[in-house]
Amino acid sequence: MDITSFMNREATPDLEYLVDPSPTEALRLINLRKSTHVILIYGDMTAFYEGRAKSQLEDLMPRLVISKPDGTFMVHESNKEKPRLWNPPPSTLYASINLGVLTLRSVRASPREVVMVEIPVIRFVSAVRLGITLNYRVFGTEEDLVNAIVSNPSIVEDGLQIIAREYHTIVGDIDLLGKDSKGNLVVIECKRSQAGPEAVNQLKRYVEHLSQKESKNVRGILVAPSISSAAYHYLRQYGLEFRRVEPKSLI
Amino acid sequence: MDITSFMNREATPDLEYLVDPSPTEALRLINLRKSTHVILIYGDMTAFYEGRAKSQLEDLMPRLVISKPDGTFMVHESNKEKPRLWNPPPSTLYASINLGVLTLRSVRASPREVVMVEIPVIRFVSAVRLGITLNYRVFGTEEDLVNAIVSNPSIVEDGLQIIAREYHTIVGDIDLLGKDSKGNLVVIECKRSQAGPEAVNQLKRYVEHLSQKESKNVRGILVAPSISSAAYHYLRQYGLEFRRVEPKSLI
DNA sequence: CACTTTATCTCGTGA
DNA sequence: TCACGAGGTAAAGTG
Repeated sequence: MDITSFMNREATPDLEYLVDPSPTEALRLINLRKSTHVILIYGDMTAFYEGRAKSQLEDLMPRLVISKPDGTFMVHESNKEKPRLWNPPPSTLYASINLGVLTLRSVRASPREVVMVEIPVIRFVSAVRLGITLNYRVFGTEEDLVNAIVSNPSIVEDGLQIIAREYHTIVGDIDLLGKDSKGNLVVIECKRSQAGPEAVNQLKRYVEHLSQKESKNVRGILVAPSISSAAYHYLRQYGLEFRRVEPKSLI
Repeated sequence: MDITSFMNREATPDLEYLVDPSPTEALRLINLRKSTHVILIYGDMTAFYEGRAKSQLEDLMPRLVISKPDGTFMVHESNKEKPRLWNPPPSTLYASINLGVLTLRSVRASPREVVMVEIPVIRFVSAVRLGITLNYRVFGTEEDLVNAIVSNPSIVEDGLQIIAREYHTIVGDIDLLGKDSKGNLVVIECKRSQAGPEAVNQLKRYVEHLSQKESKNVRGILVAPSISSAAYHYLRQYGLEFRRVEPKSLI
């Protein structure tokens, strides 16, 4: 086996790796770098999870472990975007050697959850330093849609005036509250992608609450790029309205 | 740079890697193995996504690319469980060299989405063969809870009879439909973790729909390990009921 | 395909 | 900390 790193005395290296290391060598690199680097481990392993639910990967099989300095811990297999087992951040990684086998224990405090991995065959271990993008931004979110309507309410309807945004009620927060040209209160619920029954239900809940509280008629408008046909029936049954808006057209 | 693999003529190797490769060398390994192996790429890169939404990682920074044979494509940073950018399977990976820079393009067909990554500094590339667990099972899911109630309805209430499971309605699918000892229809909605207002709303929707359709009184019971106080108020306000059940106690 | 719901959802935000 | 809702949700199941 061959240890390779690009060390100078000044700085910790960005990249270190071990090929077919002994458990001891692997353990040393993991413990040395787990709090600053992303650790990658490739080998034959079994794994086990217990916490909010419970699951077991008892077949010894080549898998990939990824540990991040924030406590993210993942066991990936050959398919799927999601790891097969994981602990979300913040969790704590404990590495040890049990009966000669490299053993990883990721512990999440609350809720208490544990992922345990045993790696009898270690093919590869690496520690790499990764960056974090600041001011990360996604365009075309629901918030962008709400903003666009605030700055131009006629997207929804001519004569509409926006009264409030994120209007808090006992039954939830209303995306936008407005008044139409005839003076009716209008509840607006926005969705960035196709609306389903839950979205209609949400709108209905707000409208019912407000019309009861204000004891007058309240309109409800669902704003989304599309709506499922069942949801549309449901919406019309309760006298609610749908307004088609593409969030991407507003970017 | 140093190419290392454990090749014999018989079989493709489970592990290959390149340290500080040229773009050409990296490209070769990627194209050779992308359909069978998980590809790991560590280097300084920028990335870009456009599809359902849009986002850009324009700062050149060390990141980790993971590509799986099923088309999963992820760009990971130093924190978070979720990749910063990704394409879910099935997507297609195209690798090329543009103006001397290794460029990856992951394309998802429907909805049309593209992730593009440019890697001017390639520190490390690896291809590893991973397994897939068959008969994978999680214990303590909502389905387990529903099953437990089907085989022993008294968990919810003495004298309860289960009539149907996954009962389809226009407003959605009802987890369990039952009849109580007095002959009333009972809608049961199960949650494996704490119930919030949305769960109550869901139950209310089913109960309203059924009581309208059957034109008689219908009870609604929310079964969950706990319920938020706001949700409980809301539940009681509509005459619905809550039954505390720990899904883990049923494993 | 489209539709619906679950999830060890994760993640951000605001009380 | 907890509660709540969005998410490029992903993944699974059904018609």
